[in-house]
Amino acid sequence: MKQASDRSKSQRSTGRITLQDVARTAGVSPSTVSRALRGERAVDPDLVERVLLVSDQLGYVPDPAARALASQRSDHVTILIPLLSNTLFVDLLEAAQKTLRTAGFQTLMGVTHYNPIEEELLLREQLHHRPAGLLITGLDHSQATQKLMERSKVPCVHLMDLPISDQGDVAALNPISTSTEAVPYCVGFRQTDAGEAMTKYLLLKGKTHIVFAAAQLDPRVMQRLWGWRKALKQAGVYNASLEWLNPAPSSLILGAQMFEQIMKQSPDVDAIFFCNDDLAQGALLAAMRMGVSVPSKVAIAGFNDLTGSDQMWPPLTTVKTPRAQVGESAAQMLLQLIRGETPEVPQLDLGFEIISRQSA
Amino acid sequence: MKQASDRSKSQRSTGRITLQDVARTAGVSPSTVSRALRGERAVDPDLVERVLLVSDQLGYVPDPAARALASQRSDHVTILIPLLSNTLFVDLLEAAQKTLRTAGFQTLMGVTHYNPIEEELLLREQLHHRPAGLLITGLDHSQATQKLMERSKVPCVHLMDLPISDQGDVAALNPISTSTEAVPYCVGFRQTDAGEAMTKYLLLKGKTHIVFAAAQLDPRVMQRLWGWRKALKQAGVYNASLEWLNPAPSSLILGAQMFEQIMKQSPDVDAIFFCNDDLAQGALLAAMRMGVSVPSKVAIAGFNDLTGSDQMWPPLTTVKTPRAQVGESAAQMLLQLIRGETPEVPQLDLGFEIISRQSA
DNA sequence: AATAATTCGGATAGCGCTATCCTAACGAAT
DNA sequence: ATTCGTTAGGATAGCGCTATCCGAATTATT
Repeated sequence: MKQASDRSKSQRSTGRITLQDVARTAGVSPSTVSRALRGERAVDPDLVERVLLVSDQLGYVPDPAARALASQRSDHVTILIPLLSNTLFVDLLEAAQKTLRTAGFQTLMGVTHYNPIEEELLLREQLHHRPAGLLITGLDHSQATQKLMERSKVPCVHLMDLPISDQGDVAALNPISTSTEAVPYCVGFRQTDAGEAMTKYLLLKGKTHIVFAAAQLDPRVMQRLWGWRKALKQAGVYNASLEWLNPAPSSLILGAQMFEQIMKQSPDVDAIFFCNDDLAQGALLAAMRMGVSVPSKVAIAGFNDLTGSDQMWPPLTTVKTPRAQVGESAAQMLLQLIRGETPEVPQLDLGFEIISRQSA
Repeated sequence: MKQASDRSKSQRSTGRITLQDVARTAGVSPSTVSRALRGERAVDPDLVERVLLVSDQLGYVPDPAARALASQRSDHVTILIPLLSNTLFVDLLEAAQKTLRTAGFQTLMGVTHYNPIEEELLLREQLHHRPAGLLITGLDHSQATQKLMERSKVPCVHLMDLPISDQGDVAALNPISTSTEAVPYCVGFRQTDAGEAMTKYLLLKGKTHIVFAAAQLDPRVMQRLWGWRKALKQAGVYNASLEWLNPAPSSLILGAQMFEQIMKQSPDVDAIFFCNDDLAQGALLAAMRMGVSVPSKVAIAGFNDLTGSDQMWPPLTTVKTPRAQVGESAAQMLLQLIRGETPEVPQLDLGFEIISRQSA
């Protein structure tokens, strides 16, 4: 009799070991187990220890679904990146995921393909899952996307970009309208400054006909373009025909093609600054095939310091960007926001570094 | 009065629009809404339409957590891959994710770093979330991992590998003990055959001193090694000193280093078959720096046909592997298993292709 | 000493959905 | 006409947890 009723009470239809089971065998209430396991409120240390011991013995594992339903929040963090074919974003993803996993969060990845519609769709889908937080690439989002983010109240950190700081010449060049609402949290570096710095480096090397060759033309690429323009104008050698902008996705092949075209149409060019290393690598390989000597005939510079850039011949001069650190720091900042804390630095600038190699 | 009671009934503390709300305004029971929305059982088409209309008007979105709790299954699929730094796995991931998303599933990624302990840990973590399915790279897993998979009863498809087919010489060489239990579901190609095919291709080109240069040494690399051995032995030119095996992770730099060492220690080698394209690419770049002419002095072949292999100079001869198709087909097979169907081909061989370029 | 304030454990009502059981209605079969 | 099976909708009990409210015990305050 007694046994039967005991069994019926302890035996869930699913056979899962529940918090109730732990509570019963530990001789405490479910509330206490819940609190002990989560470190919530104050619980007698002895009780905590007992609960921990029992739940370990029983092999208890909290059910995320039940927890999410009861608490109205999940242990999911969504990360939205443009592409998986650019190792830049893979590095970002991996670093963020590692940090988040350590903190007990699940990372859900969405790939937007630089498409605002896809971005909005992915965000909408993800918000239905009530993510605990959101990591999103860039500061440029459609009105609808921004509204979704704001209304959802989900903590959000933007990656790889920072709001324009000075309202001067650069802002005038900037057609992007960042949210006029609250200052967004973001971790990245000043793309414009990086573009400017590399251009100045090339100018310092005595180059005067410096092409800016870009693909994809996403907002961060455009910022590098403005930096390049700024440096050239300052040096008095700006010329609109030096801009080679191609909206196609960045790739080795495209870099090779662009290099060929540039050399054909503008033989007097003495340096090419590619907006991404894969383009620059493609150009280096094309130069080799074509017998164009780098850097004596034309210098080549890239951006991001991707895998292989140091292995090229000649090794590629480029801008090293802190993508892994961006992923980690952004995740860390997001964790703070999730915990309800306020990050001391809402806009974290991790800087960049000019890597001087033989190609320029 | 009536209003007040109505409001209290319709107003959940969370403010969320629930299935109940839809049921009430559509004038049907919650059961009917649930069934109509999921296409479960037979429901009057008119009612289905009404429910769909109402839920659309109210902007109803099912709560995944509640659904998971009630139904004891989630819309998560876990995919476990060794690395994110090898584009091979990124391609796999992207293809699988795309297919799964289309079917309404969330993809959760885990990176094992080729570490059985990490793999087991990740699997354990993921199983707590009651995933609807599991995609896992390779057929080689620790005892504990296999037990976990079996006991969890979660549908599982293995990627990039197939069980050894013939019990002859290859099986004798094979130290891996694949599960003796039920035949696993898997999508991939015969790594051994691919290794053999490329070796035979090199033999056909008149090469006699063919090195097999490998890194990482994961099970699939080892299978390629067996294929290479088989071909060389058959041709009577096998020599253990032609095996260059390095357990370090595969990379461009390592490929360059291995190439230098091989050329220094064995100047009579006339071909090198690298187990992965990144090694081969690194070797090509090293050859260029060293002034070693490829393929006249030494032929170079790779594996996987990764990005850039066609852009190298000389372009890299390699084995093209159907990784995107593997990802997609595996996801499709998993979806079948999740639906309770039985795939007609439990082991799907998607083949491979020798890509003949100038490097060999 | 009496009262107020605080601390910490327990009881319990949901969170939003699905699965199960039940019932009414209808047609087919005897 | 009676019985039986079948179909399609409704009622409701959980799924496993957290949040909230309560109350007893302890400590602080006057």
